[in-house]
Amino acid sequence: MMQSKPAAPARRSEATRTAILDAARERFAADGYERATIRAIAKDANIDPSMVMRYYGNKEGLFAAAVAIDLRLPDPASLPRDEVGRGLVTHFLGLWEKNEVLTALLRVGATNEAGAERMQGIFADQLLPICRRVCPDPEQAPARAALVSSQVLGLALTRYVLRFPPAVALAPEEVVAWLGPTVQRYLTAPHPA
Amino acid sequence: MMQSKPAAPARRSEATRTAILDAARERFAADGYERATIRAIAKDANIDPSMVMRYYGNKEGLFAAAVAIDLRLPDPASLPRDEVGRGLVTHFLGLWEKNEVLTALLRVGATNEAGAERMQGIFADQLLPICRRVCPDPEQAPARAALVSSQVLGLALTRYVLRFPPAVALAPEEVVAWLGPTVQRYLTAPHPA
DNA sequence: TCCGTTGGTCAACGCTTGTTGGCAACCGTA
DNA sequence: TACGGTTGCCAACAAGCGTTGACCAACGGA
Repeated sequence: MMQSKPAAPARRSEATRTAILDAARERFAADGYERATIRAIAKDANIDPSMVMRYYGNKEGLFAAAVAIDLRLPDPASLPRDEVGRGLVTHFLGLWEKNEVLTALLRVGATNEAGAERMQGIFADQLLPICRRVCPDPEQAPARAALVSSQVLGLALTRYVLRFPPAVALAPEEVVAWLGPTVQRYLTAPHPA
Repeated sequence: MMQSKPAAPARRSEATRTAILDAARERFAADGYERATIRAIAKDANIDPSMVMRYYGNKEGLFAAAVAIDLRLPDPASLPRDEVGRGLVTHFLGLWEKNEVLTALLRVGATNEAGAERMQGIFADQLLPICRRVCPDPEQAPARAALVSSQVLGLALTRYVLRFPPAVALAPEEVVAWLGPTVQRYLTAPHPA
């Protein structure tokens, strides 16, 4: 018999499935795609490697399931127009500190084509619309969204992936104070050409 | 007999050695550390994998030799103080477009501890001194250098590694026009706290 | 001409990887 | 109690990896 809701049979194995996903996120974030082996992930989750295959098909499927994420970016209309930059930086910083999904995504995106496309999709689907509503000229929205990404992802890269000591040492408020105006300028300042 | 100059015996194998390094840079830049296999690099260079081992010891040695680089950053004293930002961005953009060494370094640094440390060293040794000479308060130099790195590496990440289409589409002059003032502010603007 | 050094190939090693199929234990239901 | 589906472990596979050592060909000074 078919369920009305397609994806919630409330299986007995739910605990194992989420244990696998948690371990996978941790390993992908720490090691990247290739070095995060299914065997290591399975050991972290205290199950047999073959279980990973049964529940997620193959390694790519596991990765896709582990990094499914909704950025939940704030509605720009809910902020004064000259505070959108600071608001976005604050929100991103919170996302990055909360869990390891974005670190995993960034680390894998740097070496794995599928990971890069996933990252591309997330920013195109979730950041670009915000830029469209906030930028002076909608035609410039993609370029401005790319600039915002470059600064936000650049900070994440130096702070959470490469771990440059002075980037790690920055207090969150400092990050917001420095990057907020930058992002604000990329969003709303007139084109500098 | 010892040579007076320790590192230039002008060997007959010089052509092979540089062919290996060129192939290695290309593969590391395209695939990252793990997927850039010695076998693939050797095939690109039209030699046997064992030659790579003989000339560079092991894979780590090959990587170290392939990404040895001097950024040759311009002397900040040679520019008007309010043009240092634009000057640095222009220089970095040139470095990145010229060859694949920095792309290789960035891609590997994202998944490989040794690569990350190498990158850390390069920026600490080559960018930090510049900041020290240009920042208002030398004590803030590390933090400001980290901010500059975050923006410069962030652009490289989105443009050359993740290849976000709008980041790839930006003309070099546009990149300088947008990022120059940002870097300038990170270097010389008063602390925003 | 001989012979040591150098440049290069070949075949194999031990190991790890993703992935598969078989089999035992458990569960809820009839 | 019997049974079909779920959950899990185990052993193994083929392929690919970094790395090694034996071996051959060409060079160059004596």
